[in-house]
Amino acid sequence: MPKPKIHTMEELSAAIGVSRPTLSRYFQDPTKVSRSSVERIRTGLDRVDYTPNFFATRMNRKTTGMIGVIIPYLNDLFFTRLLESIERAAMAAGYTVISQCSHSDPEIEARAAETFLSMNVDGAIVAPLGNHSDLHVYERLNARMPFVLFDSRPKLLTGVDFVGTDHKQSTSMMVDYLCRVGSPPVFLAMPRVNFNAVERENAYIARMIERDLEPVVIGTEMTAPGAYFESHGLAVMSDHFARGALLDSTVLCVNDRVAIGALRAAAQHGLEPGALRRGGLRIAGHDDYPLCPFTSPPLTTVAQDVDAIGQAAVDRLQEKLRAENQTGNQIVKLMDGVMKIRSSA
Amino acid sequence: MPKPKIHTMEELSAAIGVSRPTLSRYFQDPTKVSRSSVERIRTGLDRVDYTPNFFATRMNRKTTGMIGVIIPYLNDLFFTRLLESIERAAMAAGYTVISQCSHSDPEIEARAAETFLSMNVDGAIVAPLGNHSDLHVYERLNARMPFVLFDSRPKLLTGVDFVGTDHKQSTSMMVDYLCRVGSPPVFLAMPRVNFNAVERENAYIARMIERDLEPVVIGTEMTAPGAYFESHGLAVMSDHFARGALLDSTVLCVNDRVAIGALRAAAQHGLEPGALRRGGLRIAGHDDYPLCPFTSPPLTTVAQDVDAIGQAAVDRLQEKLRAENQTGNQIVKLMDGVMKIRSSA
DNA sequence: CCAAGCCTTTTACACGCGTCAAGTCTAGGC
DNA sequence: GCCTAGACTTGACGCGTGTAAAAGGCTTGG
Repeated sequence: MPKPKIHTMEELSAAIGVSRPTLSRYFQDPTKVSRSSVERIRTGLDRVDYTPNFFATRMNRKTTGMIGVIIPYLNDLFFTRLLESIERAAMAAGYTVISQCSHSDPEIEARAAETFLSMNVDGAIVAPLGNHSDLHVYERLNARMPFVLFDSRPKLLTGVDFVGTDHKQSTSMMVDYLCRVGSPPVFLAMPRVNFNAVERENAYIARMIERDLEPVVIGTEMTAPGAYFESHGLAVMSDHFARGALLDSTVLCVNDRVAIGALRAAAQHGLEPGALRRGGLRIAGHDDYPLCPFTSPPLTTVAQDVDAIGQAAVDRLQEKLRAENQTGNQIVKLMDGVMKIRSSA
Repeated sequence: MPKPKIHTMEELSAAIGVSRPTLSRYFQDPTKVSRSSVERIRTGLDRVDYTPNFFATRMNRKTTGMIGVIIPYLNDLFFTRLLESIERAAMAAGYTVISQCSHSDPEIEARAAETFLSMNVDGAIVAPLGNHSDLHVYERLNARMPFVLFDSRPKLLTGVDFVGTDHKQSTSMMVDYLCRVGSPPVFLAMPRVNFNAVERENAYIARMIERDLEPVVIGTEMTAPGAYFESHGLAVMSDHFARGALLDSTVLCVNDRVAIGALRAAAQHGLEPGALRRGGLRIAGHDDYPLCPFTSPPLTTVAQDVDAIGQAAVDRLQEKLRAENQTGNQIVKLMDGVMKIRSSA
């Protein structure tokens, strides 16, 4: 009952009576082979068990049809959403995506990059680790293949394409909203190892100054080695609440995960963010983490356009693939955030 | 300044004056080459930019050093934690892992399996999709290479190795705990498309009967097409609470994501699960989703031993790789769950 | 100085398929 | 019936590396 296994195209050609080069052309593009041959090959393939060798097929082609993606964490729904959107866009464009996670480790990130190089992927899309990233790795990839950074970008890196969110816009929008509806926000930040976190912090400060308000930033110190974002938010806010500080303030968190920790701290201290319409404690986040609608209270935040970012990254890669030799200028594409007003602020 | 690029081993051997076969052996295992040659190759490699071709190196080896992993969702922290633990275990064992996500689509899952076959991966570890999975895909992989299912297993599939949690144990333990500390639990289930969900539901029913209690299962009907787990939990419990039902009951949820939805429903109705020590509404979950400590109130749940599962899956794969020809018996490895008592129940 | 032994190099073939050039076959038009 | 174009086949080479066999160089011991 099991179909006979065939290992090489040579055997296949003997088995179904079509020449090997014709088979080769068929597998690459069936339309390049005559109708009658297509039929014969189709029915032949139904009768046997053959899978073209992945390595042999890619070795001699100029294009491998693969793109490599690196994300820094796997335990963060925001990055997995980004990865998902990239995978969808790439799949739709006919690519095979090889995804790797750097697990917060520059060495693993570098290894993943080397893997991409040795596999001759057609292009790479990577989200940097943060301050610990080895910029040399990005430069190396950028020099060798179409390359796009997404999500965040190292300050010191120049000439590399980038797709992400306009944090100046998104953060300003949130600051404006919070000021309009209540007291000016304090900014609950993070240790400055994350580029986006710094960008948002700076955007907050700039916007506050523009509005003639005094920016207040808390939580930049490390609360615990390797602490999750949530525990950082929880630790910082618990600390303040316990001292009777910020009890009726507006807290803009650097991201939703930190905000979830802040919400927990509030609940622990019997506070209900957003309960009073225009006063009392309010907490807001950034990113629109998938769980935001289900927190207590649901978290007001600003959504990043994840799908647009993924699509744009893949689009840009294809653009560079087609242009190949032309030294196109660096392109930086920033998407606008969108307010998601729920009840926490 | 940039090092000269070298594309083939041939060029490399000419550039540093060592024969190509010696280089080949060096890259596979430096100890198989004499001290002096190692030195020469090392210093030579420092002066040039060479990366062995991934495809060419794998084509002729009996073993590719790669293992394939498939998970059904990327937007679920539980699966990403499992993937992470598998990646760590595999990396430690010297493998390159190729991970694919089936995005809830049997076709994508099948395509990923074909990719693994064409890449001659040394083994595959996959978490099934659920009722929609094409069992034929698993049988095909199982026949061709060391293969292990993890997380959940199709009822109808036999003879395939499995590593996961003992849901009978974990669910019974939770039922016992809930009964000991308060009223017997109702079970908030899911549409029966997920094997683990069904296993837990059955384990709940069995345990309740063993205790001479009447099992009550709710939420098996689909609440909305493609609804997230959280919205399912929210919809089902909101519905009950709005009717004044289950207001002071104990609710054991099929998993934490559903429980998070249930918590939200409770909050919407002004209910505070676990507030009364031995009475009133209580909500518990399953899995120990990473956010459980940060929900309001923190969710009582039973943790799966994610690290042990990942390690066991990789171990089993290596075992089968070594045994190769021996037709080892099927192995099913079930890990115990661990109670995580927080304040929601 | 010669023989034994390890390490290396040389030489050769293999892997599975892409690709090209030249030859063969078929169908269509005259 | 012949001619031409198109589709196919045959044959050959190449990709970058693994791998095995044979031959060469070096050290070591006598």
